[in-house]
Amino acid sequence: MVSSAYPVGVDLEVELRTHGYRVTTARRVVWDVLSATGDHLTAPSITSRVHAVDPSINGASVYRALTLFAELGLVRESRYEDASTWEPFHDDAAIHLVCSECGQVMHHNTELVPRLRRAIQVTTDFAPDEIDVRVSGRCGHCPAESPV
Amino acid sequence: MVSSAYPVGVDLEVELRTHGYRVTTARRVVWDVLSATGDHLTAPSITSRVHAVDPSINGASVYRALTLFAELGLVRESRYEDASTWEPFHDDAAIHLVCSECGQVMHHNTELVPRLRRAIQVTTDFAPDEIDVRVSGRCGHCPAESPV
DNA sequence: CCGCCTACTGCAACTCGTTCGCAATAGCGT
DNA sequence: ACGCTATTGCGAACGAGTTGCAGTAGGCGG
Repeated sequence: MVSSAYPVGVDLEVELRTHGYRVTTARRVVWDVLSATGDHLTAPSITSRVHAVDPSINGASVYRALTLFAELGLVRESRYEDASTWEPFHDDAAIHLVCSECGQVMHHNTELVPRLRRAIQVTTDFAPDEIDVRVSGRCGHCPAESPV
Repeated sequence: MVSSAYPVGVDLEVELRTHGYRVTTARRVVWDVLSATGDHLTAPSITSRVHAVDPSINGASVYRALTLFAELGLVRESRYEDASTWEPFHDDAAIHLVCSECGQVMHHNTELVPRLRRAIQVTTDFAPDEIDVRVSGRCGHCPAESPV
């Protein structure tokens, strides 16, 4: 189920070479970091994880790699709270549940998203492309606030 | 229909005084700019519109006003493309249709949002608070791309 | 209507995420 | 192994947003 949402089989080398890009250490490490968590990561946190693996990789290169991956459709950038986050691409039937307590971002698949797409197509003159749903709230692991 | 989505009747002065804040020129101008468009505006563009009215108002004060309005629930901040935008508050049943051609942001009310909320409550252990739906695509006024 | 108190403002310096120009480096086809 | 050039590292620059502080102006009490 999780496996269906992520491009597990994506081979970075093939993807890069197919489009005429070189396979470099920086790109490989950034990709490893991203696919290791499969979660939402801010660019700065990606950079620090990359540095943990190879401190000689410059921050600018991390940004360049992320931008390239986004162009290739390998990752998706989304602007949340106070920084933009990056995650391996998944189709937009998966919505984001953002816990305002612990900050964790979970995915949830729902049939309502494709239904929403159809509803827009039918009832408006807007031609929908990407649908991004973010829900803030409290996840199951975070206790409810006790009433004061 | 549009009028129902916006807090048309909100009186800034009352709102401020009720909460013990002063009514100042800066706050009034920022509020005027916001309610004049009722649309998504980036902080820098709000600042420049404010300057068009009164150049003596400092950028920092615009930010402070926006932050205050957000605390009072008068405006909503959302992080889109490459900057955060501000708009008069409306309930989240209204979703955002963002045209990737002309950049215009439209609102659309759909019953599917409350339904999505219920679906999350029932099928997950996540307690939803705010739901933010953004749909990118092409609006009715922008021509379809001609096939090459 | 006046004057005081202090909540705001303007300013300028600062932080921090992100980008850019350029010379050095390292993929990779031959 | 060689050479071409896409990429990198570096450092400087940029722009959004924030902050500390001294001066200004709301608004309340007289």
